[in-house]
Amino acid sequence: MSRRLTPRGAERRRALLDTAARRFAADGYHPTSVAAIVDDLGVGKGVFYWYFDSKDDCYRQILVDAQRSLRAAQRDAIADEHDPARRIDAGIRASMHWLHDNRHLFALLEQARTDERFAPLVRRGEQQTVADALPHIRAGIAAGLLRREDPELLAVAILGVTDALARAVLLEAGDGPGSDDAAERAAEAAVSFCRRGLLVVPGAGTARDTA
Amino acid sequence: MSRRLTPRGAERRRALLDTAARRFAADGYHPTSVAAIVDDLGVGKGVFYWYFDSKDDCYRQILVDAQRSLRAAQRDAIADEHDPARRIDAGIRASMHWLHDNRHLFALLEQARTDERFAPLVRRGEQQTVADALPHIRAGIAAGLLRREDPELLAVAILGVTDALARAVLLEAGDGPGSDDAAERAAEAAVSFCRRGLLVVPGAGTARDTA
Amino acid sequence: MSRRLTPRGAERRRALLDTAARRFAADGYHPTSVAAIVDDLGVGKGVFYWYFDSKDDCYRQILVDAQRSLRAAQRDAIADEHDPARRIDAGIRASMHWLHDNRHLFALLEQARTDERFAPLVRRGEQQTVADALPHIRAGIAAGLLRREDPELLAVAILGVTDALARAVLLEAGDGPGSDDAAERAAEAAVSFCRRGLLVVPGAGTARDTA
Amino acid sequence: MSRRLTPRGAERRRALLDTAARRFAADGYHPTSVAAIVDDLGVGKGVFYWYFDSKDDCYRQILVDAQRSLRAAQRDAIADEHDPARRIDAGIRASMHWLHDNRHLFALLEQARTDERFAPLVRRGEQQTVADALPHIRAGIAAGLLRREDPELLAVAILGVTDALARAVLLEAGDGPGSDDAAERAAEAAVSFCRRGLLVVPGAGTARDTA
DNA sequence: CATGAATGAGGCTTCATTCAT
DNA sequence: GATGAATGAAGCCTCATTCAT
Repeated sequence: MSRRLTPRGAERRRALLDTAARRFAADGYHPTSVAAIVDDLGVGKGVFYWYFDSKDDCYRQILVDAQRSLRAAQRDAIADEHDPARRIDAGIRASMHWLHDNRHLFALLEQARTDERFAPLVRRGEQQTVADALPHIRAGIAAGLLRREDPELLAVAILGVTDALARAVLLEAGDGPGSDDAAERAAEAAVSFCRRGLLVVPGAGTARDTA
Repeated sequence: MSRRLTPRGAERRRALLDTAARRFAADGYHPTSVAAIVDDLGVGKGVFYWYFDSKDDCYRQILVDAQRSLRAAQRDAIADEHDPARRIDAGIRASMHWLHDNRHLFALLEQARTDERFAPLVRRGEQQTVADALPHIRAGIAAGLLRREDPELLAVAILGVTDALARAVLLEAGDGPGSDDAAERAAEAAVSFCRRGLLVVPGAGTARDTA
Repeated sequence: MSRRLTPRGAERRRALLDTAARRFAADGYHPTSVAAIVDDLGVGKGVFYWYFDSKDDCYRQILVDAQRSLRAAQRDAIADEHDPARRIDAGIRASMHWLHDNRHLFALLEQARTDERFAPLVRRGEQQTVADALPHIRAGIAAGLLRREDPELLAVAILGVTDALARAVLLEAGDGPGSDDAAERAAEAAVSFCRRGLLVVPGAGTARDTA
Repeated sequence: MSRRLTPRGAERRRALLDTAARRFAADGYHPTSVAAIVDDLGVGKGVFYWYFDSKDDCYRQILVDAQRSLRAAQRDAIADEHDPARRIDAGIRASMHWLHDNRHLFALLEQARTDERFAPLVRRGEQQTVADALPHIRAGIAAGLLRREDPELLAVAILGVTDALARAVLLEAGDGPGSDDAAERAAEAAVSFCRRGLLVVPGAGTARDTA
């Protein structure tokens, strides 16, 4: 598409993307009909196809926008940190808060990752995130702060911890009050686990942190 | 259903489940038509509805069977270990190998978890796994081997690391030769990360492990 | 498609082709909806797609069948003639009668020829007819019976006369009684025009014909 | 419509008719969307509906204009001829050249003739052409120059030959260089066939012509 | 037990036409 | 005069499910 849009048009498009994202997140790609989306918005069916080439196209736009937004949040979060380990901590916390604030997009991304059709797109975004983290991990290793392991696998593991805790705490717990606290708890658990793992290290005490 | 089946019938049912599982894993629930499944097997459509109440029912059977199988593999793996930390290691390694040997079921589970319809079923299985791990984690903490954190969150984090590395190494890498090695590497990375996390712990040297 | 069909299935398919052909001929390809075709036959919409891949596929089958039938009629008609000129006459007469007996298919072919989508298919059939006629025209020229002109252009001209008269007499006149006579008259006019053209040939008298 | 148009408006209208005619000719009536036409011209959709009542109306205007133009070409061509047979020759040649110069309109007319919706309009034009030719044919017969046959059928046959050869040579051959020659050859073949038909007339030699 | 034919609701998409700006 | 956004009917096609044979 990439039609030239008037301000009113741009607003319409945004509203469509948002409505669609929520529906897709709640019901999945296939069970969400274009009719349902436009009905939610109270507009005619043609509107949808004025702004998007297809249902598939709309879904992809949402994914791309979501990933751009998440990455921006991560970038902003680590801008002020210079210590490699703290940068990673900040990235984890920022991710967790973004996932909390945009729970429906989180669900959407998880969903899209398991769909052959959209997996490449999501994968691209994740590889980007991994790539963003690599320099800091490498720097940490070089500085003797982080364990000498395959940096790529470390990055993947960090993402895995973050996602799993986000899923457990944010998606499966519902949206009741106190969910902000939950996000905070999930962030701290992720940071803690990623830093020190499971084991008590003899001689290391329980010093809050060393980085 | 749970019809009484002749031996030949039981075989048919198994073949259907297997064919369906592969199709579902490859294409997703909605894009896989019942027609495609029975065509793959070269039988009529009636057969499918003889053994299953519906497409939905078939999908659920696959999920339940897969989870039962994974859990059995985990149980077998830790049967011989008595040290809590080693039990966890063994569970991680067993999971990784099962996920490798049953890649299509792994994909299927990941997929089902993001589908509102089947998520409760998958969640039930995961909570079971978490519950299975809890006593060992609690024992480890009590014995002063594991860090004193919320055991449930620790369990979730372990699963997250395992899944993320499995996904990165098993699903996204393709099935070429040497994928066994890949599984092995993924298992070791998961174990290592879960034990010690990212940080170099001063005073702990690089001792292989302490557990 | 080319599905294996039971006798009942084959009959269904034939009924669909016939119903569709009449609708297509009357209303054109685009204005004829699949819904209209199946409604005419009183069956469900799915039936259509059980027998055909698409509306387009169905249309093509009709065209191919029609052309096969017309060509067979032409072949049968000239089988008994050995004189080249008489063979051409017989072909013209047979064509005219087929076009009369299958007026709806005639209309369909004329229509398809003007549709970029189907023109190649129709063209192929016409070129076949031209190719069928060429040997007889060449033989006639070699025997000194026919004028020495480009045989291909002669064949095209013959088809043109036949079609134009068929259209004028068969399609545009309606189907009232006496339309058999009309076909006969059209056939004679076509034969006569193709043999001798417009001009009175001095010295040739008005001898009925010479071939 | 028949709105009073400013000069600029008249130009716009002409441009629309021309763009539309080419699109309609290339793709057919139904597959050509109003959107495609106005996009080709780089104007908004409103423009189209300012100049035409509907897509149908636009198509008809094109047909009427085309037929008016063809008829004018024929009229001009025979204005200088007084011999009936030569008049017919001239008409055939003029038609062939017009069809060549306006190939897209030729295709359009052929197409419209097979569409129930527009056939009456096209038929009206053809009957006009037949009517135009009739007096000359009658005069030729009366003068003993043309064979004594139903003049109307003769006229139809002449049109049929012209159209068939035009189609074979102009439309199906593509627009490469040398297509002017092709038109010339087609015209000569049509004239020749219409004059003398297929048969060698004994005693008539191969005299270039007799009319 | 098995098959293949049938059903019909429902999904995605197109498009002629209208109209506020 | 012109534009682009909007409408909604209508079209093609898919597919889970049923059932006569």
